[in-house]
Amino acid sequence: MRVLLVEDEKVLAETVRRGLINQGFVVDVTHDGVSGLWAATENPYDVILLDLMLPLKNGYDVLKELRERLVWTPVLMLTAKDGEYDQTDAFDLGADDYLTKPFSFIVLVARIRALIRRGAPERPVTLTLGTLALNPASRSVRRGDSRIALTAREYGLLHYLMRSHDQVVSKSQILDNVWDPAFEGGDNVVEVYIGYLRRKIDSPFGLQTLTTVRGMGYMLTADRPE
Amino acid sequence: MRVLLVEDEKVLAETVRRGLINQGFVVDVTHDGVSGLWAATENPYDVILLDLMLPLKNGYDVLKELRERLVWTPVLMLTAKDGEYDQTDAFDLGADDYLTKPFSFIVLVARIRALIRRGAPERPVTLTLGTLALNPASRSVRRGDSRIALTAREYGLLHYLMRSHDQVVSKSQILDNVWDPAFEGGDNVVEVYIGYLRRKIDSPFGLQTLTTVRGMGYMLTADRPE
DNA sequence: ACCTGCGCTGAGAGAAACCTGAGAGCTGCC
DNA sequence: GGCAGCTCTCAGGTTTCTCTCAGCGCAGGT
Repeated sequence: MRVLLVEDEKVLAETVRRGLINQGFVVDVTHDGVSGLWAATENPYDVILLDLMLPLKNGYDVLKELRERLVWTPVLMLTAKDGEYDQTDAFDLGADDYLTKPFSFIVLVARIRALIRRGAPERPVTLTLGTLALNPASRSVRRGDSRIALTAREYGLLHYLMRSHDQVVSKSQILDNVWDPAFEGGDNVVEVYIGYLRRKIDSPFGLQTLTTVRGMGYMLTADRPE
Repeated sequence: MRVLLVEDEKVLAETVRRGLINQGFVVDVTHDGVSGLWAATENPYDVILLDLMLPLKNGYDVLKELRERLVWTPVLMLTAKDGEYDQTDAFDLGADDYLTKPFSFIVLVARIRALIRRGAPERPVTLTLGTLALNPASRSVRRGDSRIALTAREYGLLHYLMRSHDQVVSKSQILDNVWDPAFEGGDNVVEVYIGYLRRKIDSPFGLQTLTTVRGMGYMLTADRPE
């Protein structure tokens, strides 16, 4: 169980860190918002403990940017009682829980365990491939920061291609998986829809992630090495 | 300070009740899950003390249904140490604290006070999405400062959509959740009511937060789409 | 260099999905 | 009983999507 603690009060941070290690957690600590955000983006933590008042970038903004980057690690906010932000704000931003300082260590551990237990599965699972992101819950697709509107069929096709990314899929595979099994038409439909998709996810961005493998099928790849 | 105690062991319940009254609390007691749930839904308590093992409906389910009904009164779970459920489960369901039987009365009171201090106001009592706010308690809806009058069906639909905001919900999902399970009509009703809602929550404000996702369903989003 | 066949694309017919106005049946209230 | 408000059905109209077709371009083979 890996935990990230972002807390600028050194003494408190050290106390919590030792306590958590005693409880069997692996703990990383950063002392300001910017390095906290960086750490949270780069590593797969199970929970992030995020102080609200932080140097360089406050917890409020860290959480916001984290979610914008589609990082859905559960976040437990640590708030000072007299803080200028209230907890409702934290919930709005996607914090999963909060604790008011001073807090009891027992309670902290219990909350962390609760978050870990219910953590990941509740989160929207987004498929990403390079800068392309597909969110099945909201049925939304984005390339970087721009939203892309797709029709039902285009969406189905992209969804399938993303699940099979970096593999060549044949037109008949596509027909089997995206079209109705009873579909009787020729496989030109696939070509047509591949064309539609390219005009939406590649051409506007000057990319070529959806390539033809002549005689074999198509392949979707990332636009930049991950 | 008003407290609801849901506990079936009559002797323990009576002891706790007297003790709390001595401490200046107003105490209601119920002895089973169903009446506990009813009382908790109907009255504005500051804290609910909820036993886990209860006749008719266990504490686990009571808490779950309470949260589903968007009642956010802080709940302190009373668990028997040998119970089949552990404390983490209680946290998962939205319990705010727990106490293992047998507990010291002093500790109980301290925990109750702690819950009351950080309690209710921190909880979202209204559902909000952008400038749209729905208050389940008063069954009222407003867009910004203007009140919006909705019929029962419209309210039910909006309530469901707000709980599933930013997700595409299909017409059949809507029928299952908003209409009577025995409803037999076609799903055109949904289209009609979506239309009614739009005329009340979107059109007058020049917004389009309730969008059609052709072939999939509908999605309610905040009024500031990214 | 020339064929041949695969893949791409614009245009458009047809169908599906959706929206909306009108109104019938109900219920509750005066 | 009569009215008002709500719920739901229906049918016609509108929008949008899906798929077909035909012609063109290009890759790969000879």
